[in-house]
Amino acid sequence: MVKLIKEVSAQDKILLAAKNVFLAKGMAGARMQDIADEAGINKALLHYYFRDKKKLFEMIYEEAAAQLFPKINFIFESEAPLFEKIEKFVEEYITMLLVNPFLPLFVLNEINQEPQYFQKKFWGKNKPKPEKFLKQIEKEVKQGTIRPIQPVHLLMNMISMTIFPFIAKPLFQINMALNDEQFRSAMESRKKEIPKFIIESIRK
Amino acid sequence: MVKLIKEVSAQDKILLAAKNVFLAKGMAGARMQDIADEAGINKALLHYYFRDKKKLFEMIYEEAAAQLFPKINFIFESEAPLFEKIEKFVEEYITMLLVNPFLPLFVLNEINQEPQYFQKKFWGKNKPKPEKFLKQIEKEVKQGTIRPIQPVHLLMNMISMTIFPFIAKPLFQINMALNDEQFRSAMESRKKEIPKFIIESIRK
DNA sequence: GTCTATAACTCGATAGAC
DNA sequence: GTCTATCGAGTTATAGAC
Repeated sequence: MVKLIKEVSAQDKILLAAKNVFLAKGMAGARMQDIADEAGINKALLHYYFRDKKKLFEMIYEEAAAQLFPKINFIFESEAPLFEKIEKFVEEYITMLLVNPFLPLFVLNEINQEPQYFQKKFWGKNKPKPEKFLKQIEKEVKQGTIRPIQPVHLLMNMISMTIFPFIAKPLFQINMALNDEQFRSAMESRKKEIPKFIIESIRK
Repeated sequence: MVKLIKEVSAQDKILLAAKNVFLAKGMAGARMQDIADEAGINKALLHYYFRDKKKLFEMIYEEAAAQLFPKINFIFESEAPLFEKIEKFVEEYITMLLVNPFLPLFVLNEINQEPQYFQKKFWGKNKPKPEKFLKQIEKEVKQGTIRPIQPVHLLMNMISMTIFPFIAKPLFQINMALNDEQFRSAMESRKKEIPKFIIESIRK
């Protein structure tokens, strides 16, 4: 029989299922049975494609980290003016987090579990180098374009305001009585609100 | 023999050990054996004092949540002027987080695992009510004391900038090459930097 | 490649001596 | 109250049929 609709390979089904389960429950909380169920196959097949749980987990972990960090790098490396970089960073990050809301908590958790593993694995040639971005801030301060501020704090503030609401999503939702759509809409408006908040604070 | 130095009860040793292990590894990742080792006793004794793992975990979870939230409530309920509240919130929170750096990631993780449990357990009579604080912001906007800003964003920004760096501690440390002392010192200076950053942004 | 059955092991929990 | 020994449920991982 000719397949008109391309079928998803077992391997891809597993990877997708593993992503869902690991992101929701973490390495320790996830069960191979959960992943098999989610993928609609049996446990044995998981081991056929990926030798053991650790290996499967690492595929997902690396994919997640790869999704989270290169965008930062791009901002760090670009030659754009400061305010433009800030706007772009916040905009792109929130767009991505709206699609992958569990990514930050998952990755930060696993970094906290094994900082050395993370450092070895992801801090090779592709490591984000914030120096350039920090120097740019320093330069603007010296030129008097923005008020005096320690570059590190500005960077932390920008990243914190962008990512944290997704980590604390259920807390904010319960606390402020927001349903999913209201939360999504609030994050959407933060794409403009955060850069504005920052720029109002630092520009002269 | 008269005990001149008061000995720590087994129960207290267990609670302290359980706190360390659960905060570091979460409910799913923690092992009763780890807790027993950390406390310097054996597993059986854990079950003697606390029937099962879940019960022991809940003691720690409740203690952690109780440490994290009442401070927020205090700020929400107080009658102080807006800027003063912001300064106080940031200052007190960072002081507490420097002593308990793992608290936020632990609590946010478990909230994400079981939002309903959290809601039932901690959203009873003592639930933080941000309405008053949000109304206060709204009022200041109307009076023209601060620039127009949606109260929810201001609240999210303040909380995010205060808490997130502790959640992302290893990430920031690796990325910016900060040792523990340098990180502590950076957080210490954020007690002033964050309120300044906010106030510069919103005051007219 | 995919499945069923089961081995091998981890871990929470209990029994029972002291 | 505290310990050693062990049970039994739940999980990862493998064997082997198809």
